[in-house]
Amino acid sequence: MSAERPAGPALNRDYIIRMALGLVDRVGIEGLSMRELGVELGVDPMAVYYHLPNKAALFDGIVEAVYAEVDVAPGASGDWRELVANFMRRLREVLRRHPRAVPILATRPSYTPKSLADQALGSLQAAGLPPRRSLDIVACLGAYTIGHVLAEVSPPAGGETATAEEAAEPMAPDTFPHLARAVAGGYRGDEQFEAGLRAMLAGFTSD
Amino acid sequence: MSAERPAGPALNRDYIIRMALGLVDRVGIEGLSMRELGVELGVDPMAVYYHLPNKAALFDGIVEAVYAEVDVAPGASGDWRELVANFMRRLREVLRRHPRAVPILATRPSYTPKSLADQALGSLQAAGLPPRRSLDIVACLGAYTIGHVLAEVSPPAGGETATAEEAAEPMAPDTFPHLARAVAGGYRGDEQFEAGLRAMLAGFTSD
DNA sequence: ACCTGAACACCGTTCAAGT
DNA sequence: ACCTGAACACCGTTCAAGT
Repeated sequence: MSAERPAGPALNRDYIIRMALGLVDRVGIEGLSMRELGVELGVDPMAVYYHLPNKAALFDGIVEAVYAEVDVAPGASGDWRELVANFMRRLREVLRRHPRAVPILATRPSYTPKSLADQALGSLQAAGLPPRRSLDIVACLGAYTIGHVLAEVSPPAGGETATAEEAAEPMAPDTFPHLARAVAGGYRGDEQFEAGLRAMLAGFTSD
Repeated sequence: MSAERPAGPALNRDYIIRMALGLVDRVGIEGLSMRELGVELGVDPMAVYYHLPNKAALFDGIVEAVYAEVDVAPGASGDWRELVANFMRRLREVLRRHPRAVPILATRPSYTPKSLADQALGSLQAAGLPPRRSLDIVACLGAYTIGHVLAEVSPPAGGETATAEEAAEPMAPDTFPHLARAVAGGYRGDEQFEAGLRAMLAGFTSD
């Protein structure tokens, strides 16, 4: 996470990517430009192009960097249900540490999540589940987890233009009556995520 | 879907948005610029600003337009489980008709999905489910559906730079052994989506 | 009311040049 | 090997002007 300037040459790929992720965390995706990144690095903006071919590669690097924070406990043992559930909880935690980067991850496919999926798949197949069924479970729970985080980190409807008042207000009961009633108790992201996670897992278990 | 030129003035908000969605469908989000849209409309690019305040509003309009295609059967009756499942299937269908627009929908919150959620919530509460539980079910199944579609419409890992050969190849078995085995039977998006949908629904039912 | 077109402050990327 | 800086072809948006 900390980004120390390398010893020899001023720049390298990893350092650039960590700084870029930091920039996204602070100012959002819109704020990340090659030129602004140059300022951040204290270097001519074009210097980055010596280490990375283009901005797309920079995004790919950011995706990698975030997923790399998901260190699934290596020798974890126990019921496969708990293993998968903990994996998804860990994934959610990491994504929520980089809310403004989540749209990139959700949108730009990368090899790193495949690697994570492969590990998770390994646990399930080791527990005796057939390959195709393991894939369904990992893919569907992964889709749910990312979808849920995406909804959580999205700015409130109405956009940046919405007044702070509107955002603070609970919800107009006349426009969305059922939603208003359901949300009256306040938003409970953690409990809701757990509810869905357990539901899907239970459903996959008892077939 | 069809975009007929309005009779009186050359432009109006709806026509502009329908054309913009068509442009996104054809050339992707990157290809949608205010200037290119102007060309598409056969009009000075700046004319759009008379009808929409900025590009963000254009995106919001696109999100609305896509969600508007989700016409949940109004008087549908039956088991609430089937109602919700059909709603999610319908949502998935519509999103898959606009693959290149999905990243926008997944990323830019809007009021339209809230309206859809409110309808779905109404069915569940009418069926006797408590408000908070209804919300969990709709929110979690919605998150799952969007997450699943997002994974389906994402371009293959390796990006546009990947050669056609790489994309065609099944999967390197040495890098992701478990994934390779699980995916050997080919990708079955529909069955996988159904599996996850039924699993989560079953899990929410038998508590 | 509705559209045009010049202008401004930005972009990403290329490429020759510097050290 | 590594970084600089000018240049090119784009952007979104503002605003005065046209009809």
